[in-house]
Amino acid sequence: MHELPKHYDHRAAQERCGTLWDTLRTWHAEPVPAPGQRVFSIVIPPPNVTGALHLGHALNNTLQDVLVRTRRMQGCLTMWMPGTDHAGIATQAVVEKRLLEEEKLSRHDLGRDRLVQRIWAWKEQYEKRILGQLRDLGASCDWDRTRFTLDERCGRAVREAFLRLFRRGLVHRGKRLVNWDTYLQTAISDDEVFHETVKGHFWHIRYDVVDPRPGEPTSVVVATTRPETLLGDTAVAVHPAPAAALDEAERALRARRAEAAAKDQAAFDAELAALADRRRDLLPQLERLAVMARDGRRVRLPLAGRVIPLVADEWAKPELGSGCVKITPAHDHNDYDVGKRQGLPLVNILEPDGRLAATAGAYAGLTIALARTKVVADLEALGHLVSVEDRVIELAHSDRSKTPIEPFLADQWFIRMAELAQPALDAVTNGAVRIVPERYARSYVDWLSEKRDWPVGRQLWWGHRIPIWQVSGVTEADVAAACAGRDDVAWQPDGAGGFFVCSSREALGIERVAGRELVQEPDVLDTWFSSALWPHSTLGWPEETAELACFYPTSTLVTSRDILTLWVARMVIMGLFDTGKIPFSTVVIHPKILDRYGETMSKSKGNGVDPLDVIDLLGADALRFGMVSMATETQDVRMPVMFQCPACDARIDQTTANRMQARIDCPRCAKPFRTQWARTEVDLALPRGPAVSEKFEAGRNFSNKLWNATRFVLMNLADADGGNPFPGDDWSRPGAFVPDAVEDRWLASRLASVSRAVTAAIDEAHFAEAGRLLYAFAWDEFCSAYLELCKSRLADPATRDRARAMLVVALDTILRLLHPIMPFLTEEIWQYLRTALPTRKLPWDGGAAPAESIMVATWPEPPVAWIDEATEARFGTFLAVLGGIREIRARQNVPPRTKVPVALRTGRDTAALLAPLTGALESMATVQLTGLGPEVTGAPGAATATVEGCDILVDLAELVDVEAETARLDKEIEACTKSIAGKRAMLENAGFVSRAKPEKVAEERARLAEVEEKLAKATGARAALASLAARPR
RNA sequence: GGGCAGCUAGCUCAGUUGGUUAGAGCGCCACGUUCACACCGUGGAGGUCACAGGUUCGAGUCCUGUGCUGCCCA
Repeated sequence: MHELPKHYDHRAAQERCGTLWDTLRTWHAEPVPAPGQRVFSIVIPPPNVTGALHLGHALNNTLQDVLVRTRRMQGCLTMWMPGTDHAGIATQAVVEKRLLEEEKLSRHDLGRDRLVQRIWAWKEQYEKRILGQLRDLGASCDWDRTRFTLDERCGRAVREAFLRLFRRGLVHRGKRLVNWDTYLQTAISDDEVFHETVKGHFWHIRYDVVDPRPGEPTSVVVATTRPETLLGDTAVAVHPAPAAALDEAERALRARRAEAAAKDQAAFDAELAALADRRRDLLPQLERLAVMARDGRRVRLPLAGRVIPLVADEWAKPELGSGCVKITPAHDHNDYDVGKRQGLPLVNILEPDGRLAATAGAYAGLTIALARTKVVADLEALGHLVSVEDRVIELAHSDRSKTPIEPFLADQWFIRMAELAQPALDAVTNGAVRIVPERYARSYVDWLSEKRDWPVGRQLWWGHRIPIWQVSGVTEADVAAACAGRDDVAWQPDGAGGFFVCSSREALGIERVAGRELVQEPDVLDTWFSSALWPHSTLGWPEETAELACFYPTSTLVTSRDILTLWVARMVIMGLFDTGKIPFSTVVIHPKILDRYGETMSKSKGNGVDPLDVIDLLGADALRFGMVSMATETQDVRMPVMFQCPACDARIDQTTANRMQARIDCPRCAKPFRTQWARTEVDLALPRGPAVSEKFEAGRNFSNKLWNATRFVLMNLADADGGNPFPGDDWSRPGAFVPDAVEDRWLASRLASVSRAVTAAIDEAHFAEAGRLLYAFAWDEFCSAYLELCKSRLADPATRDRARAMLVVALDTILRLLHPIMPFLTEEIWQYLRTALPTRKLPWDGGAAPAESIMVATWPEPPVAWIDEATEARFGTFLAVLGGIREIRARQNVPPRTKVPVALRTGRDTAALLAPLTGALESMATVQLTGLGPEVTGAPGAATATVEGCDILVDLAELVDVEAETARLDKEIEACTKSIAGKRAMLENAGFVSRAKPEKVAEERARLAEVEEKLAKATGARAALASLAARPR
C-alpha cells in the first residue's frame, strides 16, 4: 500500500467522513428497538436562529455527541434530535434593526405579514448555517428529524398544550406591572432583564399637607430617582409605628455590630449615632404623620395639583431618607404592592412607546428623559425641590434592546404556577430527574419553589400567536351554542362581560357569536413556551406517534447552567403536565467558557472565538478535544484568546486594549490584519486575522500523533501474511486471547483498565477525565513505550507476528474509545485499517469483520481478567530503569548517538523480568548491556543510579564528567536525607505507630529501608568518584 | 442582602475515601532531525496548594473564619 502523508489532513478527512456517514445514514434511528435493545435519546437544546453558533454551542454539542456516539457504539438504539429555536424577541429585534438600518423602515411600515415573511427568510438563512456548523463539528444528529420551534408540528403541540392549560383554569389575564421595553414595545420576563450601575440623582421633593392643623407638619419630603413618576403618585406612605420600626432597626444593627470584626465597629457606631439623631429629630414628626395617616389626612401633589392620601404602610422606612415615601403603583413594583394593600388607584402615565400619556397633563407627549428635566425645572421654579444628591443607581435594562426598562401596567396572559410547579419540584427532589453536578439541583429547587406566575404573552409578531379569541356583548349560552360539538375549544368569561375562547386549531373556524365578531389576540407566546414542549412536541405529541412511544422520555439533556431555570424547569413542568412523564432523566450541566479576564464571551465585546476558525485551522477533532478537556465539574473555564496573524501565523494575545480594534499590526512581521470590527474599505481589504486559542493545539497535536502511530503500524503490516497479522491465534473472543510476552501482557492490562475507566468517566459525564485518560494512554504508553518496544521485536521474525497483532489490537481499541471525542480522525484511520486488514478479527466483534464505519463498531469491553496489576508494577520498573539510564546520559552530556556500556545489578526476580526486554532497553536507551543480575559489578568510576531496587551502572570511561556526576549524586543524597528524616520522624511518632493502619506503618518502614539503602549507595558512589578524581588519569 | 463556585507551577487546569518527594498541557532551559511523528524525541528548571485558626499520628484534601474573583437570585 502507498505510504500515508506525514500529517493528518483534517480538511480531507472531514469531507470524506461526512460523505460516508451521510451515505450509510448511521446517524438515523427508526423507533423500532430490537428485542432487549436499550434506547438512548437526546433532544438538542435548540440554538436560536438569531446568529451563528459560538464556542458555547460547540461545547454543548460536542458533549452531546460524545454521549450519543458512545451509546450508539454500546448498542443502544440512539437518536439525537436536532433543531433550532425561533427566539421571538431576539430574532424580531435583529431583523427590525436591519430593516431600519438598510431600508429606513419600521415594522409598522411593513405590516405584520410582511415583517413575519422577512423573519422567515432570515430564519431559513441562519437555520441552514447553524445546521451546517453542527455537521462541521461532527454532530451525529438524526438529520431526518430536524425541527424548528415554530414549525407546524411544534405549533400543534403549543396550541394543544395551551388549550389544556386554559381548560384547567391555569391561564388567566390580568393587569400586572411588567418589565416594559419601550424600544421594542413589549413586555419581557424577569430573566431578560439585566442590571447596570449608572450615575443618577436622588431628588428630594416637598409635598404640602392639605389644611394642616396647628402643631402638625405643613409638608412632607419624599425622595425619588425618577421625579417624573410623581405625576402618577396616588399616595404618600409613612410607617404606622415609626418608633417600633426604629427600635427594630437598631436591634438589627447592634446584632450585626456584635458579630462584626473589630475594624468595622467604628462604621456601626457611626450608623448607631445617626439612628439616635434620627430618633431625636425626626421621630416626633413621623409619629404625628402616622396619626394623620390613620386620620385620613391628605397631601397635595405638586405640579399635578391632585390631592392624594397619606397612608400608613410598612414599606415606608423610618430609618431611611425622610421616613416618607411617594407611592406610584402603576410604575414601581414595590409601590404596586403597597397600592394593592392600601386599595390605591393606579394612574398610568406612560404610553407603550415610552412617552408620557394624557394622564400626565401638561407633560403628555414628552419622552421620559424630557419629562424628567421639565418636572425638575418646574418643581424648582415652584420651590418644591428641596435638594438633589448624586447617586449611583442599579438600573434595570432590557437584555434585548439594551435600553432601560420601565415598570409598566399592562394586560398580560399568565400561567398559574402554584399547581404546576409542585410535580416538577418533586421530580428533582425525589431523584426522578437527576441534575449533575448535583449542586445545581439547589438553584432549580429554589427558583421553582417561588412558584411565580409565568407571564407568557409577548407584544411581538414573531412567534406562536396566542390561540385566544375575544368576543363581547354575548351570553355564555351564545358561546356554547356557537361552539357546540367542538372538542377543541374552551371558553371563560373575560371579566368585562365578554368571553375568551381558546382553541387548539390554528384558525378557530367561528367568525361570529350571536352576530358579534370574535377577535384574535394579537400577541404571541413567550419563546420559552414552545421550548418547554420541545422534548415531546418534536416527537409528535399530542399524537401518539411511534417516536413518542420509543424515544420519550428522553435520556439526557445537556445544557449550560445559565438556563437551568429558564428552560430546564419549564420543560419538566410542561413535560409532566402534557404527558404525565418527566422529559428526561438526567440533566448534565456544563461550564461556561470565559475569556482570560473571566468575562463571558460575546460578539459585542469582541472576545469570542469562532468555532469555524478552529475547525478550519486545526480541525474539528482538535476543537472537540479541547472542548472535552474543558468540560470539568467546575462552573467556569477560562480561555485566553489570541489573534493569529494571517501573514506569519504569529499569535497575539487578545486584550481589553486590542480586542475592539478594527485593525492590528502584527508585532512580528509588522503586517496589518483586520478583525471582526473592520468596517472601512481600507480595513476590509486587509486579510482577516482569526481569533484562536492555544487550548486547541493539544487536540491537533494529538490527532497527528495518532496519525503517525497509524503510519508506523501500517508500514509494518505491509508484508503481513495475507493481510492477517494474527496467524494461528483465536482473537475472536476476549477470553481466548492470552498474551505471553511481558510487554503484551502489560499493554493488554492497560487496555482493559483504560477502557473501563473511560467508559465510567463518560457514564458519569466526566468528559475531561475521559479525554485525559485517552490522551495519556495513547501518547505515553502506546506511542512512547509500547511502540518503541516493538521496534526490536518487529525486526525479529520470531516475535514479529505477535507484536504486530498486539499493535493492531491496541490501535483499534484506542480508536474505538476515542471515536466519540474525535470522530473524524478515528473514522479516517478506521477506513485505512479496513483496507489494510479487511478480515481482521478483534475480540470485541464476536468473530465478525470490522464494521463499515467506526461509528457503528462495537464498544470495547476488555475482560477484567486482562487486568494484571503485578505485570503493570513490574513494567513500571522497566520504565524507571530506562528513565534512570537516560537521565545519567543527559547529565553526563553523552552524545545522543554514542552507545555506552551499562550493567544492571539487581535481584533475580527483576533480572528475570528485564531479561526479555534487554533488546528494547538497548535500543531505547542507546546502550549496550554488559551484565544483568545480582553479581554484576560496574566499571570503576561508573556513573550510578538506583531505581526500584536496581542499580544502574553506566560505564562512561573517559566520557565521565566527574563534576556533573558529583552534582547529581549530591542532589540525590540531599533528597534521600530529607526523605529519611521525614520518615524517621513519622515512625518515631508514637501516635502514628499506634493509631495509623498497621499496613500503612509497615509500608513506611519498608520505604524507609529502601531510601536508606539508596542513600548508602549514592554515598558510596560519591566516595568512589572522589577517589577516582583524586587519582591522576 | 441571600445562594453557588473558584483561589494549586509563568498561563490554563487535574488532584477520587485525609497517607510516598503535589501532577498534566502550554510556555521556559539544554540537547537532538537517515530511524512513525519537529504538530516530534530525551532530559531539566519551576509550587509556603490565597490567608489565619482548628480537628487528626498525619491536611492541597475535613471544619471555622478572613480576603480577593466570578456567577445566580433579590
